[in-house]
Amino acid sequence: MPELPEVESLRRSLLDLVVGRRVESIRVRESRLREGVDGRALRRDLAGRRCLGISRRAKYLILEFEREARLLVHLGMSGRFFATTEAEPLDRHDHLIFTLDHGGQLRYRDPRRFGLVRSGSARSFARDPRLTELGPEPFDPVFDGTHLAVRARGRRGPVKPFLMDARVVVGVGNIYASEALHRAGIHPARRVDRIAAARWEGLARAVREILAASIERGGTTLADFVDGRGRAGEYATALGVYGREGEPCPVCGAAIRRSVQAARSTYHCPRCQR
DNA sequence: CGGGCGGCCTGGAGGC
DNA sequence: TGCCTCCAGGCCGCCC
Repeated sequence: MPELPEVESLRRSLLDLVVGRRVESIRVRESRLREGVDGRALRRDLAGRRCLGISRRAKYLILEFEREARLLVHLGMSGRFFATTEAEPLDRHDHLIFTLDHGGQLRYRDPRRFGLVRSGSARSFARDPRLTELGPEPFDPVFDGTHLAVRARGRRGPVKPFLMDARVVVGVGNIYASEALHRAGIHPARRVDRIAAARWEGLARAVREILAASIERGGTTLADFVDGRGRAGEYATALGVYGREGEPCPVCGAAIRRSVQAARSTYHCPRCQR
């Protein structure tokens, strides 16, 4: 579900709700996520500590606590991480409940359990390959056309999976890969070794513009995504091609096509993207 | 090493 | 109403 714009929207929405609050207790109702949740470690690392800030790396949310404690949260496909109160009835997929001071709660809800929640120290996170073996953030100045061209060297596969490779650039998932390629006018199946050098800059710019536009609208909600206040994102109505098979391209009017690449749905305009 | 694919899970949608 | 199949925004590991 969540790509960079959704996680960033979640991060921003949680700032007012969580920063400055103290974790009083942690309840693990279901530990079987993508990897097992270690409730004892969560309590050891976080109980009694105040949240000082929230950052994001790729599609990971990182809550920062007193004494260099960290909480890593990944939403997988169907995860939600939201603030509420104990008055809110428990959902069967409310797997983790963080009770905050003043009686509030943070809940992690995830029907498909593809997500990840774990705690650790800032030091351990600095050594975690999940966080260190990642390409640049799309809004980092090092992410530009030259970066894409360099990373494409020696590769021959189609550009869409290339764009979704977190070692190339982080945060671009299945929706925004289709959207960025549409904006850049590049066919998703085009091999990276057949993309003219001059076009990489436009693709880097398209990635940044698409992601920024989505963040501005609070991300894309197709089914599950909500922010920390339970609010859906509004970018779905602005999507140009994703999920719009047969509909007219917003640029030229040609019928949008759906195909399958690396077992994922891909959408493109046959006229704008060659 | 790159890239394709299945698997991890549940639930919603659509066909019959 | 029910049963079946297909599909889903991520990621990992296996395979060639």
